[in-house]
Amino acid sequence: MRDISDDMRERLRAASVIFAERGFDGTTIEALSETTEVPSSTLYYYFTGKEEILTFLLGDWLERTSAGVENAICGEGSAKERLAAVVTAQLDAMAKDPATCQVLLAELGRIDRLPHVAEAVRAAFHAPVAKLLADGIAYDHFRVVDIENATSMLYGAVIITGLHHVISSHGAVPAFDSTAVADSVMDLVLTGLERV
Amino acid sequence: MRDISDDMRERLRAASVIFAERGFDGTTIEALSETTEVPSSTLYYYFTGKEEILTFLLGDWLERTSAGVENAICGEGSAKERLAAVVTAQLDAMAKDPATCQVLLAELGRIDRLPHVAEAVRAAFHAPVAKLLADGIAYDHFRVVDIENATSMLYGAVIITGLHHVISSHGAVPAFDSTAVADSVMDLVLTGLERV
DNA sequence: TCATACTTTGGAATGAGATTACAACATAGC
DNA sequence: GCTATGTTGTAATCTCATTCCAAAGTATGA
Repeated sequence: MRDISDDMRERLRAASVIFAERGFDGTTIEALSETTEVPSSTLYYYFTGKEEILTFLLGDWLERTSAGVENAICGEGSAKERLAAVVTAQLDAMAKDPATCQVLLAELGRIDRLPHVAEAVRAAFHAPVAKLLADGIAYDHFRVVDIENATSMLYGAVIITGLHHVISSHGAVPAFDSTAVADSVMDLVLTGLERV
Repeated sequence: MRDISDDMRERLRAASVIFAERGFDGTTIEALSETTEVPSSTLYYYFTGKEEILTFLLGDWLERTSAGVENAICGEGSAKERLAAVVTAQLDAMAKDPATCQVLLAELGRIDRLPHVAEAVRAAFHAPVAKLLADGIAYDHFRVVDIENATSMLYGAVIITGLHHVISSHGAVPAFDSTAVADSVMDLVLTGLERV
């Protein structure tokens, strides 16, 4: 993949919407070319193929997401407060770029086969949660739970809830109120369903 | 789609494994034909195409899953106990047929475009959870939470945790101990992270 | 200003694979 | 045996993705 100019990066954003609407293999290079107003020969000049375009879009989004999450994880506050900040940052990234995050989740299987993207997902979604759970347990703010399972659960809860709101929003941007959803998620995660 | 004999149904199961390994569009009809030992012309006699084969496999699995879940939801016990039974049934279905459930989650985007499958997923995974949450709140066994979000969260927690174990198990059947994972999931969902 | 290197783009060629068409053969039930 | 239905091989089509190539454009430094 060659260096992508800012102009090109800008035009390519529209490609996420097409991928989200039609799925990866329902999307032809021709459709991407028309939507982005970049001729298909030019697309092939920059990218080795359709999959690399997808990789670029997801990588770009995940990089921005990671930046927000890093920021949240490094902040002040208890593990609990930082976990809330991380979840908010993740949901905020989803709300702000619903098309790309929808593609990411629609193509989970393919992503497993794209090591660069898989690693970026881990860095933006898994790792921060695992770290904060471990911190919270170590400092006695959280109960002792199975970190492996709890990490998967929290990851799943966040992305599926975000996806639900993305799909319900029919393309609005931002797709939902990330703070409100994050509050709802953290409420259940911290306190649980059961009455005390 | 024509009626599928039991013999054919049996052979087709192997197709899930190929779909899981290679993804939907990485899988050629030829590969399915070799794996299932059903000639490709015969596959086209029964199905309109590759996507209908996928629909059949997922529908078959979801039907079995729904049966188990229905059973759990109708049983004795409080909303809490029945919720645990539902989660166990869902995870058990995943553990017993890891390939099919992996395909389901790998192709989430495509499934959105297959109304029959989307509806079956709702029936097997969403609806039972939503109902039990509502019941539990109505009978004062659960705190009052936003049911829409809580349903998505629990659904996400279950499928992503199940998927994690499926992938970690590298094809073993059953892929994991569904009761143990369900206990872990229910512990967090009921009690939350926070120390009391 | 020119030469060189890189960028952009159109259009034709190639090739893989999905799907269809069709014909031959098998088999079950009547 | 007769007919409808199931089974399968082969050839023909069609839709893309991808590759090739050549003609312009453009920036840049000598």
